[in-house]
Amino acid sequence: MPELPEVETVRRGLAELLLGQTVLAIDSQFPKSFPNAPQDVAKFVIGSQITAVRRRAKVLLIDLSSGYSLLVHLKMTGQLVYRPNQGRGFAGGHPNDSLIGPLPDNSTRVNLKSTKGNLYFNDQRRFGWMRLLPTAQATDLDFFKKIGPEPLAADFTAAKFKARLMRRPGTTVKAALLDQSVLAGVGNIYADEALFAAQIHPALRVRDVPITKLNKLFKELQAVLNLSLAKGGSSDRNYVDAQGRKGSYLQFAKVFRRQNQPCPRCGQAIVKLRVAGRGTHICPHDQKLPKDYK
DNA sequence: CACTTGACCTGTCCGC
DNA sequence: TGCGGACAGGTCAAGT
Repeated sequence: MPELPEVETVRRGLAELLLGQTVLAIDSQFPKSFPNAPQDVAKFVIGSQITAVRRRAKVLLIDLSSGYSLLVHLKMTGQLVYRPNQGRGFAGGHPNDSLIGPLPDNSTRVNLKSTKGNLYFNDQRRFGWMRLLPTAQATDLDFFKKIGPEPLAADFTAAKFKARLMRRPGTTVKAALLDQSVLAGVGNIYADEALFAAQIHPALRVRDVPITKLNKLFKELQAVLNLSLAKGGSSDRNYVDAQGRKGSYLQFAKVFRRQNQPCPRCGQAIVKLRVAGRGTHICPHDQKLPKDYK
């Protein structure tokens, strides 16, 4: 599931691969994946140069010299994979790490042809989307208006983190971490990992988490996000980077998808439960709720 | 209003 | 082997 580290990894790859290229064609047969594809495309996409690749929350923005941007949300199974012309099939020399074969395949929703290759937007479950918007209006999307701060921004402090979480005092700390209006970019994997590292039970309400624990959670959240960035993200099932390579963070995950395995801290078996409607992984010894907690 | 749950999709896995 | 159903989770709409 693309969360902040995965989307940022894709962004870095695309920036390296696409910047300065000219778009030759863009094609999509999937109105749901690319709702406003039809007529604007020729005018504002074809013939324009790719001038920047940005990220806000879990959304990628591909800026074009026409003054328009392509926005992409990968949701759960989206991929943005670039293939150079006449390579040996895989860019970057890591064919053994690639999750995916020849493209386009049956999950390809949009194909953007550029001077030196093709960018494929694949999305098995079709939850993701691509949109064309004027660059100046891109961040006016309702989606962006309510999104919280970037957790790895230089000016994002422990004090701000606590203040953001405290916007939702009565909800569970896990639900607050997942709430994109509280904080941008955190999804199920890093919420579980950060809560484990800070030794906080995910079903504890925000107002019941001690301040010292919130401070620790801030540090640990940044730590797991940074570690994942260093490992190229988490490839649970579908996720690959801009060159089709898997990320290796899950090898380093302590609890996510590790139910029945020993806790690396205390040895007790990791348990999977349901919190905030999501599969949730904890160490039952290190992450406890008070007795009779409701 | 604050918060939780269900819908959107489709591939995969599990049990019969 | 085949089949039905549960499951995966980011976000928004609908429900409590």
